[in-house]
This record gives sequence, C-alpha cells and structure tokens, in this order.
Amino acid sequence: MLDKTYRPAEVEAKHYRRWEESGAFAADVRSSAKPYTIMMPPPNVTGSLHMGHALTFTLQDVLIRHHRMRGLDALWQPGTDHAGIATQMVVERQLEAEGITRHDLGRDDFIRRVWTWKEESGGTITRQLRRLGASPDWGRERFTMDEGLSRAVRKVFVDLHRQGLIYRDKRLVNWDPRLHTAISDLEVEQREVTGSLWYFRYPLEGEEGAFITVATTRPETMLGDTAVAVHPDDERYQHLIGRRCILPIAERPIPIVADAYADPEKGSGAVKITPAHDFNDFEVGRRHGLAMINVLDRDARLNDAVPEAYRGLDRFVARDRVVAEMEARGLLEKIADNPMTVPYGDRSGVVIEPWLTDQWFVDARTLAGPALKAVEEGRTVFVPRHWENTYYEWMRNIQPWCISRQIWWGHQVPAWYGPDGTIFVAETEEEAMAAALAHHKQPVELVRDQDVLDTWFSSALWPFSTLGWPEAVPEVARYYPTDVLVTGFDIIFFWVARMMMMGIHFMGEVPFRAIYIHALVRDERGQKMSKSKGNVIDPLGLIDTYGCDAVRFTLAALAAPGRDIRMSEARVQGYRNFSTKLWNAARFCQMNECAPVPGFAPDAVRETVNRWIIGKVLDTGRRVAEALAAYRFNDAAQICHAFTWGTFCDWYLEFAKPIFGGADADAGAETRATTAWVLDRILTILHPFMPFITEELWEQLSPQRDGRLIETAWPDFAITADPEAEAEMDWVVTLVSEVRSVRSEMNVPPGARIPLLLKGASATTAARLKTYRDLVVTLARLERAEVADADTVVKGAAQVVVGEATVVLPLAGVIDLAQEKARLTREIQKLEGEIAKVDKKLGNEGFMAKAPPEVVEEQRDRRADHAAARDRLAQALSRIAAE
RNA sequence: GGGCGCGUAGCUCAGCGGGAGAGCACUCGCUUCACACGCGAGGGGUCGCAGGUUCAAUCCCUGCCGCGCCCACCA
Repeated sequence: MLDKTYRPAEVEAKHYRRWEESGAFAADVRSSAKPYTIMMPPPNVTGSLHMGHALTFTLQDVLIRHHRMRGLDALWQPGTDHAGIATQMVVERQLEAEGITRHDLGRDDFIRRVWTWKEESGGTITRQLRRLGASPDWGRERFTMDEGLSRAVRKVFVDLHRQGLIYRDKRLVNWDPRLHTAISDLEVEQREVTGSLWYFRYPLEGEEGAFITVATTRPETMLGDTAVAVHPDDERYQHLIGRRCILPIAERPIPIVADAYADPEKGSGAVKITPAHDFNDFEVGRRHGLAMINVLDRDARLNDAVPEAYRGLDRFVARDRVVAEMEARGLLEKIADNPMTVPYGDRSGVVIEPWLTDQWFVDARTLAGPALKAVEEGRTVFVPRHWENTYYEWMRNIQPWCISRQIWWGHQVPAWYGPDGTIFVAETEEEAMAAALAHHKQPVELVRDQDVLDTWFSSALWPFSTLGWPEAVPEVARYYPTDVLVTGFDIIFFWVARMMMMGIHFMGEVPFRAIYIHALVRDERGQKMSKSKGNVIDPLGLIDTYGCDAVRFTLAALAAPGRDIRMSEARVQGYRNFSTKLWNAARFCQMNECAPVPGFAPDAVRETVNRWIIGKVLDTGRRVAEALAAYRFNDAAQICHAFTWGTFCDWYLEFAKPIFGGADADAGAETRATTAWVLDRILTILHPFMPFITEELWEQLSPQRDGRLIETAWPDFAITADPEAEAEMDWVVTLVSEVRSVRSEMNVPPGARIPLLLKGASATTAARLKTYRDLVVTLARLERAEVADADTVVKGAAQVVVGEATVVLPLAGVIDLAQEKARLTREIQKLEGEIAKVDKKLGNEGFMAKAPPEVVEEQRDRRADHAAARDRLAQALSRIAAE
C-alpha cells in the first residue's frame, strides 16, 4: 500500500541511481529507431546549479524523456566547458590564499594544478544535474579540454589557418589590465556613467597665444596624441587644416588634419587623435598615416613613451595629473558633465583599454555568410521566431573575432615560431618541425605560441566534436545535425552563432534544425537574480523543500515563449500540491483495487463514463505531444495539470466511486480496469515533467510488471474522443454543477433534501437517466439530494420535468423562494443581454454578407443556447411565482 | 543612435479578428470513508491611451505614454 504521503528525497535518489545504472539514459548508435539529439550546452566546470541551469536543463530533459518514450533513439550529449578565464581565476584565488601566484608555479605546474582542481571539484555541476533528474547519456560525457575535443580544436585551427580564415594581426584589442589578456568584443560590458568632458587648448605652432580647443573624455591618453582632426567642411577650422599645434606636456608638434570623423556638433568640433588607444582614432590614424604611440603598459600604467614625471602612473592618477597640469598652464578651458558608456571587462570588472597588440583573429565575416543564409532559408529556425532578427543583426555586422587569450588555461594555439619569426601552424609539434625543416632547410629550434584560445572557440565545435569528429565514427553521421538546441538568448552571439558558423563550415550542414531560446529566470519581482542583490533562489533548496518534480513542473509551466520567467516559491508550492494530489489519487485507485489488467482493450469498454475518460486521456496525450512539438512547455504542463486534477480527480474518480461500491459487478470490473489504465496513461504523459513520482507510482501500483516507466513506450492509440460519451458526460457535469451552485447559493443546510427536478425532452431524458442511474446515485450521495425515483433526477432547483413521467417536488420549506426568485431574475437578465448582442450581430447586413457561414452558424447556435436557458429559467421563475 | 520585447482580474501570466481565461491571493460554506498540500460555491477586468482598417478589434495598422532588454566606433 502506498504511504500516506509522498517522500521525494528517498524516491529521487533511489530511482536516479537505478536509471543511471541500468543504462536507461543511453543512446544506442546501432538502434534502428530514428535518432533524436540534443546537445547539452556545457556548463562551466566551475559552475554550480543556479535557476538558469535548472530551467534550461529541465526543458531539455522534458524533451529528451518525451522523445525517448515516443520510441526515438534519444541522445542527450552532456559535458562541461573548461571555461578558460573563469577556471583560471578560481585556481589563482586558491594560490593567492597560499600566498603564491601562478608565475611562481610556472605554466606547466599551474596547468597541472588546474587539472587537479578539475578532478576534485569539477564534478559539482554534473552531480547537481543528477539531482535535477536530468537524463543525459552520461557514458558519453565530454570535456572541452579532453583529448578528442582538443584534437578537433587543433584541426579546426589548422584548417581555418590554411584557408586564410584565421590570421595573425596587430590591431587594437580590448585589453583587460587586470587579467592581462585580450578579450573579445562580447566580453566587454558597457556601463552607463556620467563622466566629464575636458576642453583643452592646444597651442598653435608658430602663433603665440593662439589655440585650437579639443574636447576629451580621456585626458591621460593625450600624451599619445598624434594629430588633431577637424571636419573638412567645418568653417571654423578651415584655416588650420594642414597646420600644426603643440601637444602640451609632451611638447610635440602634431598635425591638424581634416577628417569626416570629426563631428562639428560634438565638443569643440576639433578632436584629438590617439591612434593607439581609441578604436576610432586608430582608423583616422590609418587614413592619415599617423604614428601610433602606445603610452600604456599591460597594467594600464603610463609607460616610457611619456615624459618622466608621468611614467609608471596609473591611468586614473595620470588623468588627474594631466588635468591639473593643463589647468596650471591655463590650457584648461572648461569641464562639462558628459553622460557616456565605459567598457568594463565582464570577468574582471575593471575598465578595458583599447591596446595595440598582436593577436589571432578569425575571419568571422566570411564564415557568417553561410550561417546567415541557413537561417534565412529556414534550414535552422529560431523559436520564438523574433530572435532571428537579433541573429541577423549581429551576423550582418560581425567583426573579426579575436580568439587569442594571454592566459594559461585553455587550448594552446597550435603555432610555432622559427628563429626568423616565421609562423608554422600545425596540429602537432612534429608537423611544425617538419614544416620548419622544409622552410629553413635545416633543423631549427621552434618556440610555441604562448597564447590559448578563447573558450568559445572550442565550444563552437561542440555539436560535432563531442560526437567524435574528426574521427569517422558512426555517431557523427547518425546524430549530426541535431534536432534542437535549447539555450538562453544571452549566448546567441557567444555560442549559437559560432556553432552555426563552424558547423556549416566543417560539417557542410547546420548543427541544429531548431534553436529554442528560452527567457531568463528572474525573481518574483522581475529582478535579475544576482548574488549582490541577495535575491538568488537556489534550485537545490527548492528541490529539498518541495521535491524535484514540483520544481521541474514549475519551470516547465512558467516557460512561456518569449517572456522572462518570474520564479516564485508560491508557484512551486502549488505544484508540490499537485504531486500530492496525484499521489493521493493513486492511493485511492490502489485502495479500490484498480490494478492494470493485461490485455485491457480501451476500445472495448462499454460504460459511458469509461468511454469518456479514455477519449479524454488519449486526447490529453495528443495535445501534450503537440504542445511539446511546438516547444510550448507551459501549454503542455497546463494540459497535464488540468486533465489530471480537473478531469480525472474531480470528475472521473467521483463518478467511479458509486460504481466501485455498486451492485453491477461487470461495470465495477470494467471501471477498475479503466481507472488503472487511465492512471497509467497519466503517469506516462506526466513522466517527462515529473519523472520521480511517476516512476515511483508506476512501480508501486504494479510491482510485478517488468520495466521501468522511463523505458516504457508511449503507445499511440487510434481511439479518439467518443462524441456520444462526451455529450452525455457534458450533460451530467452540467447537471451536477447546477445542483451544486443552487445548493450553495440557497444555503441549503447539509443533509437537507433538495428537490431536484429535471427538464428535458422526455424520451431522451428518460433514456439518459437509465444510463446514468449510478451517476445519479453518486450525485445524490455527494450532494445529499434525495432522489425519489432513479428516473426522476436532478437538476437545478425549480426546474420542471416535462413529459409524461413528470414528478414535481415541492420547493417551499427547503429554499428561500424570494432569494431564488432574485437569482433567477438576475440570470435571466444576463442571458437577455447576451441574446441582444447576438441578435444585433445577426441583424447586421454586413455581418450576414461577409462573415463566414460557420461563424454565422456558431452565432445562431449561441443564440439558441442562450434562449433555451432563458426559457428554462423563466419557466422555473413562473413556477415559483405560482407556489 | 539602432533594434527587440512587454503593458489583459489584487499578483504572476495564457489567449490573439466573431462568447474575456488559468494559477495564486481574496470571500463564503464544508473534519463528505484518496487528498485541508483538500472539497464545493463565489466576488473581481472601459484587455495602457488615441486614432485607423473591418460587417466585427483585447487581437491587425499608425501614433503616443509607461516598463524591460540587446547592440553601437555617443571625442
């Protein structure tokens, strides 16, 4: 017998272990079934499970479990990402606690240290994924730094280099002065600040007392100025074009050039040009052949290219110093507030410097072409569709991708330098050596490039590298392209776009047919969760309190397309209640000996109520499958919930009670079998959302059956809803509802008799009443109505039975006639209003001429229904008046 | 500056050209033999504002107001 309450903690651990040990999550590359593949976005190896993970992995698991049960060979490819900078920072913090730096250890020892850390602590996130009930094929778990994936990275690098799509270049990059590495544009976070705009006077050469005024937000970089630019059409400055001014402090003459970049509307209309420290100025410098003077070192302190007094100063200290000196010299014209955005490193949190360095770049523009086309042509579709715009926008304006990082943890760039600086790019050192030998005609010493690759470089290969590429293994052919990528919009650029580019380039086909973009999980007030705000909800905490199934169901139910998700504990609580409800319903079934009957034929049942529920549950299954096919997780969850609670528990089980207790043994047996069968279907449909409780019930309700629910196929039944049974049950449900409503409104004391009279066409009604004898008895019991004759049932108060066998029961003495009169009058008025609305529509010529016939028909039906209801109530009202 | 999304019941959100919905919260009544994490019955909305298209607009179009997000080389 089932326990009185469901205990998630024990059940979850037990079933997860069994599933994993029995290989229930494993894909089967030799299977004849159609494959269904999802690539798990690899969480950072440093990560621990947060709400965003919980959402994305729940949705993926719902899809995987669902398709697995639909008989597909489901592969959910798991793994973790080496997360270059993040991981390096974690280990560096450890070292810091020991009072050493990575430089004390040296590169090799440091990397060994990171691997040790990974072995010891890198499993947190995958352990937590198990607690979430995720069912990926753990046997295929990969790590972006493992040998196979590293091999893929090297091959891709070498191939792209050979194709001219990876190159080395000296350019301005985003330099992180704290982490001492270049970062990509995407890793730069723009923050709104109110800065200042300083107006400086630069003295004109050879004209004592004359100046050109420039405005700048970065006084400290003026020491690297190599020109002042004005707009070619700016009348104020025409006479100065081609002349020179003296850069104060540095005391260098610099030219005044004409360039359209100078905006006459901004600042003074004259702008100082610092090509080595500003992306715009870099371009201007190129156009005019200006010198590039780098004035910063890797810590963003001023270097030896500046006057001695400034050397070694931090950039912000130098800023104050420059401003002070300019003021002292009478060259500071004014200072204005200036709202602006300042670039910060998303990892380090410090201001990023544009800095001139040698870096490796990917020609993203070339790779983006086919990736753009694939989406335009619909070979890959985004869900919801509007994210395609975001993708297009970025792809069409894509910039070269800086892929080298000056850190240690990551895939080291497979490039070697010869003594003369010649670069040999090769997959192995041996190949590089061979190439060097061919080039230099003699053995030479090679030095390997010290940089590592951007973490996203290796994750861009994830959809095929994890399958074993570049080896010609069957997995690559079978599981690529994958069916759907499930991820958040925040990494469309970082990851999705790059997978599209690499996948198409190397595999010749898109990596996924669909990309489902889910929203962010926010707190219940709509705020982004963050540690600093202290509004982080820990999914594991929720799982401890409410059970994993409740958390999963909540996330699925909240995952409406295109909207952020506000996580509230009340919601989780509500779905915990749902699991309790399911548990109790199952208990009820068990107490009434509803056990699955082998060979039960759902299309052979005779009782109306059973025919009805079978149609309903199959319909529910179909609708859930449809919703999931459209990635409408919220609809799918809602459909499950409404059926299980609102239809099965609230109605079917209530109708079943008198049958279980009734004299008709055949009906009882059929209803028991049906109940068990329907419950099985519910468990099946619900399993992807609530895997644990459903598995537990599956096992306990029929311990002797073979196989676990997770491996049970979800059979398609040809049966559809039985319209006759449906109509009849609708009738009964309406009947019962009306009775309840009257009872409640009239304040009928418990136990009091309610005279319930029925109006209906006599012949059909009588027939129905016979059919529903048992249901009527239930009703009578439930509502404590007294039914004098089983043929004489039940309808809202003050109703009249028409036909030959009319029985009229007295109303007086049980209900308040005045109140009932008022109620009826109110309802009649409401109906009249509705009727008038419809009449107006039907009387409208335009409507009659232009509305589709089925709409007109629908409106006529509506009118008829309303009118019939009104007449019924009116008759009841006149009866009361007569009493 | 460019782009995207959102304003529907007290709250969180579905719906999206022809009858305003769900969950939670609220009110009332129930220790009914699965379940008080429950059962039953209710109250509550000019569907942001203003125009337009249409026989018909919460739904389509335009503008405005408010909120959120993304991108950008905004001296």
